[in-house]
Amino acid sequence: MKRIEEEIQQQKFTSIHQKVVVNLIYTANWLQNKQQKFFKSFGITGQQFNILRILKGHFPKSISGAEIKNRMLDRNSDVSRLLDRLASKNLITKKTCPNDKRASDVHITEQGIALLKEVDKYQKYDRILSISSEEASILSDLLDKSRDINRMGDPSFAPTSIT
Amino acid sequence: MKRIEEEIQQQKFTSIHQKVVVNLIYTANWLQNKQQKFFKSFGITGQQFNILRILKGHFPKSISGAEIKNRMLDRNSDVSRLLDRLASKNLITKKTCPNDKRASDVHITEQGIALLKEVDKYQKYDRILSISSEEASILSDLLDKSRDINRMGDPSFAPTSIT
DNA sequence: AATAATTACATGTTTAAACATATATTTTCA
DNA sequence: TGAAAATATATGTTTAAACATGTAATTATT
Repeated sequence: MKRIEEEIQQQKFTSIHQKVVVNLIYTANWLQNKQQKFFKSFGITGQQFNILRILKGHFPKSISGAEIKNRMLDRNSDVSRLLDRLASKNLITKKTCPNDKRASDVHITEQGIALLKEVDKYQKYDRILSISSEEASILSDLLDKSRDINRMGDPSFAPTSIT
Repeated sequence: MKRIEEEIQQQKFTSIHQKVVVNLIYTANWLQNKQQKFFKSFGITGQQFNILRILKGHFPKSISGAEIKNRMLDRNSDVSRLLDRLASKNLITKKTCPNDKRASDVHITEQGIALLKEVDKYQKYDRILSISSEEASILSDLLDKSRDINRMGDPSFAPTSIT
């Protein structure tokens, strides 16, 4: 097994906390680079897949761009233009919401559904990470805990002013 | 505590493995967005900080661009132009390696060292994630295991052809 | 030694991320 | 009600990521 020390050729860290931050970012990049290559063979990006999966979860209902943004893995996403790209590939449709003319009703197309089915056929999500179900469960819990800003006392990395 | 289900407003996953992949990417994005805001106040990006830290680890020796790339958290980085940007900020110097004229000797400047010191002053790396040392250690080990392609039998998400 | 293969890096180009700002609509509430 | 605040999305612009290709130097091969 290639531990993080070996992967980035750095033997010492100033603390285990620093090490796990490095490991988390490294591992996520590793994973996303793999996903990216995989999704590319279907003509989409990871972000686009993320949106399609969200839309499929609501199918046959449509949801707004803002709702999509709230469910995305990267909250900084430029949803507006991501939707444009998906629409130009005919994977989604977008029309103004009649009840709220600011918003748009976004809907996955048959073609979009078909693409997701195709992706699922080749991708066994269950096998991406080499860990058991028990380990996956512990890992997921630890990630949840890691983000819990109220769990430990006053993390100084938090936004400068907490009101 | 806001679990991943709550963060992305998705209550069910097809498997714990899918859930942990989502959680890993979400958490890494969350972390990187925080770091990005922090580093921005010093006029650098996370990638640029990563390079500076690598160079500091070798100070006062210089290392090549290829060696930097091997140590970066994102292996897809465009090291060549990242170094250009750092050089134009006078945080590093770059000159052709006399022993191997293809390569370059990259060196952190006093200004670069000073910037890292300044960053360290404000950033308590130990406090970014809200977990104890014991939890951090378990988390890091699980991340290492997750990447270990040889650990579990034949992950179908591996590169299409394994030779 | 001559040729082929590899390595280190640079660069051109397309696409997307990052950030700020604009616009239209809806909500709030004085 | 009517002005101010908030919301949903679009868009302009700058910067960086992604990908392919190019070039010079080095190493390997026969």
